[in-house]
Amino acid sequence: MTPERFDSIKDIPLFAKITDESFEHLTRGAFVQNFPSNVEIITEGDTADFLHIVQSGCVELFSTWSNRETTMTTLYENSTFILAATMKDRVNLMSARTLQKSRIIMIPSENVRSVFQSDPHFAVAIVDELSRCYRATIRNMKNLKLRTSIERLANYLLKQYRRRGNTLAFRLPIEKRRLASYLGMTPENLSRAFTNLKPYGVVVDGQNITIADLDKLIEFAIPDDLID
Amino acid sequence: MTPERFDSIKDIPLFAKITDESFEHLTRGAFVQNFPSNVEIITEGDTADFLHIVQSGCVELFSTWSNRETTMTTLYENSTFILAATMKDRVNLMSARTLQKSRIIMIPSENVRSVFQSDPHFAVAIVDELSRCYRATIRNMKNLKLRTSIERLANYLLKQYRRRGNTLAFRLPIEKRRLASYLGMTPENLSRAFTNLKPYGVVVDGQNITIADLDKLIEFAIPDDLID
DNA sequence: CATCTGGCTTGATAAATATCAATCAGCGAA
DNA sequence: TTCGCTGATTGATATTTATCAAGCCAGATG
Repeated sequence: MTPERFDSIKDIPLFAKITDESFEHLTRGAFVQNFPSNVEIITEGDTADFLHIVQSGCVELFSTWSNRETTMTTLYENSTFILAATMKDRVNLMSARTLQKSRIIMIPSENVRSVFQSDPHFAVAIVDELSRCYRATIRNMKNLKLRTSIERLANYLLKQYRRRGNTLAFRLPIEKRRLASYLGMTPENLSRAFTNLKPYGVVVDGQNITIADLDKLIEFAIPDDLID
Repeated sequence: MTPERFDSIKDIPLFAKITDESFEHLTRGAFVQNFPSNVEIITEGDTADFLHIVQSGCVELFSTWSNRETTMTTLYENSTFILAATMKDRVNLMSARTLQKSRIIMIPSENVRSVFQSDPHFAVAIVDELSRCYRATIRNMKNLKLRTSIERLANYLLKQYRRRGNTLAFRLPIEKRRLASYLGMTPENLSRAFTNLKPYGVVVDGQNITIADLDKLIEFAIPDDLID
């Protein structure tokens, strides 16, 4: 008897191909928790006792040092986090907080490690997910080191456009101040960056963005398959 | 009969615990190649047909975009690279060039993937290595986003000090212009950053660095277990 | 309905970082 | 040895980005 409340995780590539036995083993001791918005659910430096999965809602991974804070990435439904720390049984390098009311599945790290050993399909999926996260981070770092803040914003907008199936008008998925932190700038400079993109056909109305001249924006942003 | 020329890779954690059979399988079709200094051995965008291992020498991973270039990391002997792209059978996100005369072992990606399936010990080692690389990249990104260039340099020097078993005088392992790129600044600003660290007891003579006042440097740099 | 609040924007200024130009130092080749 | 090259340094300047200080605005709250 598999607990149905975990069934949704089978939609996630990481768990798609595992056997019923592995699934049963994984979810033993696992639980689902509802969090309100703006709650810190993981603190960097703590040990990674659970692999986390965003079932619904939105979670921000962030880090702090010496009174400064930066957003590392933002996760939406069906994303996993803390996988690397889980596999190595190490402390988390990032903190996590909810940005909306969120449902989080938590699977004991020990279960993940032991099913990794017993189920080759799951092992492949783990490596796939780890590689994916690693490569996403490399892209992120290239973006940060090779582009100016305005270029990063331009490419961020183009990525949103693509992710929504080439929609020219969309809503920013997160607050601007968090987007600023993710893109490595201050909220003030994000405002000015938007102003700078006006000549390239970017129209901003609160959280609503319209790309009025796609070609012009692309010409400015120079998106790249190896970064974006 | 295992080809002895590959024996040294057994010193690398990734290959330490594998069976003779796996080893034989892995090294079938593998080869060792000697490169002079300053040769591009991998170009970003190319498919990852081989897992690479630095047997001796030094390799820089770098990326380019729109006529700009940045050093992502520098690898020394017994490091592997292109592991994530190898496992996912994807294109490389970074280029690689030798910084010294180097010996590189190249193992066909297909072999790596198939031994991953057949040898659970190797599978664990792969996940360990991937997690390690991923976490190192996260640390790198935190360093870049949370610290100023002078703070990054200060912490880089402290890391060198630690890596050499707490030696206060050492030689920079790479040219300053490459260090500058790795730390996300221009060579000119690296020079000025060194000057800025003089009051904290950092003495520079060409590639030779001496930390004359460790406590003062630590007080300025605020090294952090979750970054450095 | 008025008020309050937090996030956003804008302008002025400061700090950090890059660029450009010139010079210097070390090193290998002729 | 001298020449020529490359990388490092330094100064002057420009650009980028951050900080500080108002003010604005929409949504939540009483």
